[in-house]
Amino acid sequence: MIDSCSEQLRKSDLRQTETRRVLLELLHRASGPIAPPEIVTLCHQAGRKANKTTIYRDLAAMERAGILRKVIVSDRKQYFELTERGHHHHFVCVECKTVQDVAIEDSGLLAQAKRLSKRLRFTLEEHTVEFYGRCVSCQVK
Amino acid sequence: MIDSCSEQLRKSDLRQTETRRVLLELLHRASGPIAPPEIVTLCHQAGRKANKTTIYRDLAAMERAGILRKVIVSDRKQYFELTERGHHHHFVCVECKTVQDVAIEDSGLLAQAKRLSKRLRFTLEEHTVEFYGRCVSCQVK
DNA sequence: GTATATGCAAAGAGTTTGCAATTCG
DNA sequence: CGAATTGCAAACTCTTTGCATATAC
Repeated sequence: MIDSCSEQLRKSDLRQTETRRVLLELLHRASGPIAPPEIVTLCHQAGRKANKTTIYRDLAAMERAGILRKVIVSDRKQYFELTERGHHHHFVCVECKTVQDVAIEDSGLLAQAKRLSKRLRFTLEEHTVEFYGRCVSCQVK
Repeated sequence: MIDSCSEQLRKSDLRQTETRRVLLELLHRASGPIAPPEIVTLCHQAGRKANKTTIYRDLAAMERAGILRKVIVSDRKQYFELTERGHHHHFVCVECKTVQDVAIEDSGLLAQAKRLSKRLRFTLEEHTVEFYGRCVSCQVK
């Protein structure tokens, strides 16, 4: 895990810093994309008291390097996840806003999208599917 | 059109104000959801120099009344559209950020979603599908 | 040693809130 | 008239930028 982190940074000509290692570890542990404010908290909790500016810059740098992907999941926030997790979709809790990865079969969807893109003269680059509801913990309340 | 606006406001116990009429008209004319900053501009261009606070509050009031729907289309902004436009999906230009309504058949998707929600113990309330690409005008550049 | 990374303060966007003044019904 | 609506200023959150200092390689 830590190994692959160092390797990813090295390959991208990014310097090995403690903050970046912590960020990558925490994203590895996550079961879905995480938004910067929470990433900052988690990083601090992990014992790395990096400045939020640094964290934003590190996330941006690793995104540019292709290590991270900025998933723009609804509700007006940006979220980050590891690029190495292939294409998938998300389940978002409308209450606590946590996002969970889910896998669905979407070839039918894509076929339709291709037809649409021709008709509307859009170039089709990517697509997202998001489900909204309440997660277990938020249903209790 | 204007008639239906007044009617919608009346039914919701919302007072008839010039600003609300202008907002509804402009949303009727739109081919996709619009974000508040643009709504403010369009409202002013339509000759109604309402304060942005008022516009935000009017949008929220009409959303509460069920006249509008807040669509949370990616890229960290909220967008508003008329509720009377039924369920549909969106095509988002990654360049200029405009959002266009599209219709796709998504029953297969929903069936999968229901299965997933049982397994993950999420309550399934809604879902979104978004396609990303470049619109005609942005392809030229 | 040098380019890269960092912290801090400050600036920006978008959005929300408090409060006094205004307007709709 | 009374309740709903408005404008303005100020606050708030998230994110970005400038600049001097520190650090990785």
